[in-house]
Amino acid sequence: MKLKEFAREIGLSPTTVSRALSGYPEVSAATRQRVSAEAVRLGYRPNINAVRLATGRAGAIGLVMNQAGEFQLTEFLRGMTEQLVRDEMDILVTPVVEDGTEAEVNAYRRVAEAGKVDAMIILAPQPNDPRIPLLQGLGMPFLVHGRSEGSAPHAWLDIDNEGAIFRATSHLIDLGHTRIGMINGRKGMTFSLHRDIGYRRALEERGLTFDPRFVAHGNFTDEVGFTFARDMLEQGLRPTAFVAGSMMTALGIYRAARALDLVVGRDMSVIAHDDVFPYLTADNMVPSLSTTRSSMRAAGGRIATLLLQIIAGRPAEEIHELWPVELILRESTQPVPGG
Amino acid sequence: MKLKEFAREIGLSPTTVSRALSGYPEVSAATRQRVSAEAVRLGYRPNINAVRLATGRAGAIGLVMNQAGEFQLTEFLRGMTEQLVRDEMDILVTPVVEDGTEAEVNAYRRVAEAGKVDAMIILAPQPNDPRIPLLQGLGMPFLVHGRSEGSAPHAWLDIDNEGAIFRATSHLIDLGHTRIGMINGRKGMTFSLHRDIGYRRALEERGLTFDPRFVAHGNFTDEVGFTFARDMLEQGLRPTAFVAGSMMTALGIYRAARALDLVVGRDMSVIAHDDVFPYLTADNMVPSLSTTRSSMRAAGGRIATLLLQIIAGRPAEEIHELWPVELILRESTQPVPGG
DNA sequence: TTGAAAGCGCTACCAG
DNA sequence: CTGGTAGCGCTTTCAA
Repeated sequence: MKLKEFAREIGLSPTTVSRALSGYPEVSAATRQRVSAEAVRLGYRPNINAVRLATGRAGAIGLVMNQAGEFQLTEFLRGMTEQLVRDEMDILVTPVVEDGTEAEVNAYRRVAEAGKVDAMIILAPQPNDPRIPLLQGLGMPFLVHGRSEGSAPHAWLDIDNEGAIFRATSHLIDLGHTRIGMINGRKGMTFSLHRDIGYRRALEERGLTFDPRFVAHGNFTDEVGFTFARDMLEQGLRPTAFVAGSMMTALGIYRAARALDLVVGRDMSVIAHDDVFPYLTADNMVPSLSTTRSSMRAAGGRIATLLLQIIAGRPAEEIHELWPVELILRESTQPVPGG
Repeated sequence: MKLKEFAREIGLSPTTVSRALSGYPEVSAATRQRVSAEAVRLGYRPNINAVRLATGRAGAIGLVMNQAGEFQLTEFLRGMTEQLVRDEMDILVTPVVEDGTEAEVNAYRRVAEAGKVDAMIILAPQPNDPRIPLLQGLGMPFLVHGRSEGSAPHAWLDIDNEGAIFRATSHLIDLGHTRIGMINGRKGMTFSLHRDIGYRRALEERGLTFDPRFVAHGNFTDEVGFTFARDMLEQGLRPTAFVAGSMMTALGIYRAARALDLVVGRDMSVIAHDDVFPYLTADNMVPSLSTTRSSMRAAGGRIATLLLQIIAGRPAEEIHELWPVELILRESTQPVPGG
């Protein structure tokens, strides 16, 4: 059913119907009520593409999925969609086809230039991230999940990675640990940098020396956690504790411990960052895993809301949200053995 | 830049430009070449919403995300987007807001009626799945990932769950196991039913009696794996082997074994279904995990391709793909202790 | 408060 | 092989 048809059916003009359905103030409440009811009864729904053409709005937010296909994405998407569904906003997922920064930038460019979206979200930013000037140049609104030092002012939402890892590391030091392994995320990413800073600051404040052999970078996979943890644990003076970048990393570290007949929570401690998943919970691990915790789903939801505000005209430069991170102590962090 | 403007700029009619860019045969090769080159040079791109309105195509495939937000979704999406990006097809993700079958059906209805998509994909079907008559009634093309017994003919792509679990179970029986725990997916889902059938058929063919205490159903989470495995292992005559519905389930089972001081690969065996993830690999588990393996990413890609064909006019009823599942034996399946 | 009609930018029919 | 032009279904002036 089309607008014209529907309008004729209920004895009104297309204009009035359109206004009633879009909630314009100049339509009388009675008319609005009646139109809404009739629309439901007769099953009338505006054609979304016609609306979009007429209004010039795309009605969607763009999300570019990188090659890695990281496991946190489902939770993030879930949070976004929950917010966006009310506003008839879609989320449009595009892949980066080849690997590398350039391919990624091109993917953003394609989406932005095709006019398929009203705003985009930049994931996993780096300092001076090239996607920021790109979208600013194209006049495409966006929000950065994370931060990008050295870039022009822009909207961002980030969690306090530095603070979280600072507290996690300090906690381990409080327990007497002095050799603390750090298995961080991909090198170059802002969140990895911030976590490294938090880690080093904790060491420095307590007079511990930084040992580069105890720091590693890589994807958030159990393999990375396993390999680096094992390598570090096989060194002469091995770490007695680990800070892990993700739940998957922690899984790998637990595995490395078992492979070397070490017991987590007795022979060594582990604390990891947890984005909160329905299918893998820190509480259930054995021993239960101490974590720095922050919900990906919540972040996705809030980002969607902010993006809607930016589209509606809120100045993007004023949007900076830094979310605190919970520190949840469980069984996996214990005093250093014999300490 | 708009079509009219661009056409004037290069001295052609909008008609010819449109045809050249869409690859219509009646345009001379020379003209086509020139138009494409000029479009790049001048940065002309058709407005996607105008194209969609004019053609009546939505240019997107709909995917409804259920409440659970299952972890396999990222891989599936990745596979889909990789295929769709070439054809300028988007994928539109919508959430189910509340829980329950009805809410889910309503989500499908909303997407289909709004005309936002050219086709939809039905995930996690059940027998007589209500989404199938719904979409058929609305004339919305779709493809089922999985199968739905009792429904009218429709397009589907499934993996051979029954065969996979039959072989997995038979393998365990070959190793001498007679008490085999089965921690399956959510009750009522077709894939769970098929796996149950494969499991029971293997037992029957080898003259083993089916014991309902050894079978459990639940979400694909480590918690479900842990809880059910522990419960079964604490029974008097406990299972000596497990068939697990997912990698997360297997994680939970491994954990349950450790909690009870049992060693997987010695005191008990485990085999799980693996959808193949970059971040958690069966090879890396300790002991390495035997699996029935089938790539979610590949399935997503193939489904996208098939959906494109259906949209292009291929009769949906003829599309039935049953994918074989690999059986990969690793260290976690061993002869029954003392067998 | 309601309505008529001119677009929104493109495609595709009908001519040439 | 190329071009003129009438829609696609809605929104939004402008007028009443």
